[in-house]
Amino acid sequence: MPENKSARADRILDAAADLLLRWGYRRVTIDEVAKRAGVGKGTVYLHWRSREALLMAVLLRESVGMFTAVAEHVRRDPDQVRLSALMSALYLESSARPLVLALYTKDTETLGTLVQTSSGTQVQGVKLVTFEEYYHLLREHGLLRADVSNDEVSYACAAVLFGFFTMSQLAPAEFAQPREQEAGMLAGVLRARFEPPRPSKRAAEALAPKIVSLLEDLATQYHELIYRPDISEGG
Amino acid sequence: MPENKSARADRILDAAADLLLRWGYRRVTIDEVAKRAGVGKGTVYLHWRSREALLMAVLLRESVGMFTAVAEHVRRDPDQVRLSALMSALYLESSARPLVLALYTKDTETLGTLVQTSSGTQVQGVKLVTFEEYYHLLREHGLLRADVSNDEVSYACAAVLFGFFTMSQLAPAEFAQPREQEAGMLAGVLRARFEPPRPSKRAAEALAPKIVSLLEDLATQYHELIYRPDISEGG
DNA sequence: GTGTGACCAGTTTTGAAATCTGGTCACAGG
DNA sequence: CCTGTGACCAGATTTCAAAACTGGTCACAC
Repeated sequence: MPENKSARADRILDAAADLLLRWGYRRVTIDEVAKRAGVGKGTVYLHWRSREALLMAVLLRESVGMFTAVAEHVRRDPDQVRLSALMSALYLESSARPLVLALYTKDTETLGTLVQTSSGTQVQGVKLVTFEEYYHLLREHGLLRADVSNDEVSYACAAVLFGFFTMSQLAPAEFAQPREQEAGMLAGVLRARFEPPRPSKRAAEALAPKIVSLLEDLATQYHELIYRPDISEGG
Repeated sequence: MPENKSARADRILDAAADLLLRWGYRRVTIDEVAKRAGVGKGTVYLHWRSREALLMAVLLRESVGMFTAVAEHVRRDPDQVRLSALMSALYLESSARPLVLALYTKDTETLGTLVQTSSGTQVQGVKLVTFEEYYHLLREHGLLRADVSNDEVSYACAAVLFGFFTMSQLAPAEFAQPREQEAGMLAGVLRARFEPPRPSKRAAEALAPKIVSLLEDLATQYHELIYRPDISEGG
């Protein structure tokens, strides 16, 4: 055993991710994944309880990368913690990751029934809670308009984000825009509706570190689910 | 022939619409439509060139109803011509018409490949032109913010509208909102981003009749396509 | 202890026959 | 001569059983 277990897990995930993108959810077989990762089939099951858990882990790893990148943005420039900037970054970072994009556009060819499974909804739940916490903190720091409720931010913001994702995917060619421009439009909409007219730079600086931890916590939770999916066995 | 031809066409469309909603695109058969409409199968083909043309006509008739209703809103209250109000009305009227809703949410189970066909894209084209004209007139009357380009209105507005439609369809139950509230949120987003701070009431009153005609023209064009689909034969 | 692939049961794919359906048109009815 | 019809056809879809495949296990090799 000349190799690190975590490195092996990542090699398996690499193979699975590659197949998932190339062939779509249905065609990914454990045999093929194992072959490409250079391990025996049984070895895959030493890491994940089932095929579904493996593919879910692939998505989670992509998501970790995305959230880490967004956290990095905020760390570098605290002003990026504002709703419009953070969602814009989320949009761009997701767009650059095909599997995450598939997640947001409900691409069932690529993701199959993965998001509808119990572990899938569980993961969505974790993400949801994080977002609600983010909105809550934004408000506490005076970075949301007073005349818009948190429920409205939560719903309308999701709708807008969703709209931009689907639009970029299936808009006819004559409508296509550069990603950065789409992200800019998205930011414009969110800023105009949900941010106060003159957001306090100081408030953003105070909030930024909290959001960075929040995102890193989320990444950590995901990381746990990727490499220790069997943590709550024997239910 | 004791009956009006247009009435017969509508009876066939009624039957087809019913089946389309009940059974979805794939299961609608011309035989069944004819039987329910109380006519022979061949008679259906006296009205429409093909199955696809018939089903397209069903959608067009629904759309005509929707646009007519929106036009009526604007006629009753000229202030409803503003982007946020008109889109909000469009949202509500579409939501009340399952087939139109299916159109906006790309419900392929119900619509099949209908929107992707040549006549489908042609119809979309007509609608698109009408919307562009609407944006153009809004700007001419000073009812759009000067700092947002028409291209941005066109793209971002579509994205936002799209987002609210998809959100209402597939949001998890705990997110569900009353339609009117969703429409209100939609209006709030569009107003904040695209409308000038204090839109002129007088401008709206001047514009309203033009938009009413624009919508009625669109309805007329659709009407033509519904009952005379073979107008451009022998290509 | 760690890793493997032969093995099993249940699912999916295959392919050819049977059925169905969009579209036509010769003819009935007036 | 005109309108409306349903039997008919070719091609598409469904059916169903046999064959092939695949997720997951575990006895065994190292």
